[in-house]
Amino acid sequence: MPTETYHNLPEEKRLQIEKAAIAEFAANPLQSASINAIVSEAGIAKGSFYQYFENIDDLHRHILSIIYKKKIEVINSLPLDSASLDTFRYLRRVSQAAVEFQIRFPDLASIERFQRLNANHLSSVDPETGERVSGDGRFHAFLTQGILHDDIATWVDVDMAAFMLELIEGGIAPYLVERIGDKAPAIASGRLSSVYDRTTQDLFDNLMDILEAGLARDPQIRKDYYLK
Amino acid sequence: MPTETYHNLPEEKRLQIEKAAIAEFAANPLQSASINAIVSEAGIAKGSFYQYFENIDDLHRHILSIIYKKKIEVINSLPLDSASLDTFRYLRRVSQAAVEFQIRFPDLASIERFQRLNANHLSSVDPETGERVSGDGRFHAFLTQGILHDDIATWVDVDMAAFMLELIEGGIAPYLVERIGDKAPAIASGRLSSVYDRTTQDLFDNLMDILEAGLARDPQIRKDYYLK
DNA sequence: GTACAATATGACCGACCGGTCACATCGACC
DNA sequence: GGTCGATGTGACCGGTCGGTCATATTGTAC
Repeated sequence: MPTETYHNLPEEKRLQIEKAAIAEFAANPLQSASINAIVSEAGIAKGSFYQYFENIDDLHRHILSIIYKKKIEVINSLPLDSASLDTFRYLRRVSQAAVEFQIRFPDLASIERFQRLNANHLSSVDPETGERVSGDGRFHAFLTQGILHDDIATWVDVDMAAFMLELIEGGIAPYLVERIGDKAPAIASGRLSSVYDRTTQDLFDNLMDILEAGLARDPQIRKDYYLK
Repeated sequence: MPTETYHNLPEEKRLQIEKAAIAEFAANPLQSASINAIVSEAGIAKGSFYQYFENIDDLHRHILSIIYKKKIEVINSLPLDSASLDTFRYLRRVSQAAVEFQIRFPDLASIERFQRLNANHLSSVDPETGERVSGDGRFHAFLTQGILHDDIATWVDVDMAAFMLELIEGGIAPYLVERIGDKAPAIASGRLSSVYDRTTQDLFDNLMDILEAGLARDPQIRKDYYLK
């Protein structure tokens, strides 16, 4: 973790360093990111770098923690349509956050993607229950709840479905941004939230309908019942 | 592309070089892969490398083409259950191939994953029809066919669904391998095909049921119709 | 054998890498 | 002013990098 010295730095200088680091990590995977490039871009001496961070991994972890906080911010900035979200509302919310995040902070999203590739632990096994839990366990927990609440079909393999949803959450954002096209700048500038863009919501509806129809216990939710 | 000199090389030496390159590219993203490491591992002089390849990108492209061929081989090695595959049989087949590929050639699969990260063209627009086509267009074409054949619900956004399926196809294999656990070695050694492993097929069934229920036009395919 | 082209080699080049450290500068207190 | 710890600095180190090239070796045709 960053040294005390780093935390004492004037905010402006800290932001300068973080900005340079983010640019470097977004353009290069960690293994080929360059300290020299970062210090040069940030306008600090290399010796200073080593007064702030142990090495480049230290800085990288610091940036990841910033990304994590920013993402929480974005999630919380989305309007909350109900106090307790049902399974699919939750999925829509996190996917929506991923899109908003991708548009507002494309560099951070890029770093996240690099990181996801390096994460070698796809799932872990709960030492108490012996149950396999994919990723960070959010989707796993929500699907389990969904089954208890009769939202999700009982035959669904919860952990595999959780892994699938994480795949979708992690990968769909760049695609949707491409589909949104020229509306992205308005969202990036903060003048528009993706929540209020029609095209985005239509695509979300479509995606959620597919997933909901696939996972839901009650197939009544389908749009068309084989009507010709 | 590799030089004439390279193609004239005795097969044994070519395989040695390709083996070394595959190991390097599987362990490092292209940007941080090392020519020195490859020539050292392959047991050839660096000067020789430059008689065979223009640079490391040239070699990387060559390896990618090998991966592509190997993958086709694996796909064709799977038993063909019907002459013309319906949409979901096709999806199962390519996903199954991805798992078989992951187990038999984990290094090649790793290189593919690195490559997917670098591919910046998520979708292209067909210059004739103006239609957006995701990835290599296989899923897009199959879903389009699926709608024509009444397999797929008409309201499905074909291209987004195609992108989603590609996400799943590209990401599910490592997860399933982890789930299969100690059966992987038997498959890797060629003594068993994932096609004939019960656990694998159960997971595939589950995944296909989810996707089929999500995309299919006829919800009759569902396992349980809200029966308690 | 000779001749000649194709191929193989590794020392060498300049550039960049992560990391160090002696020294310069700053800022707070007396 | 002087003192002293905290902070800033960039030349320098040993290594590795991609890439070159003069030279050595091999294969082939005569």
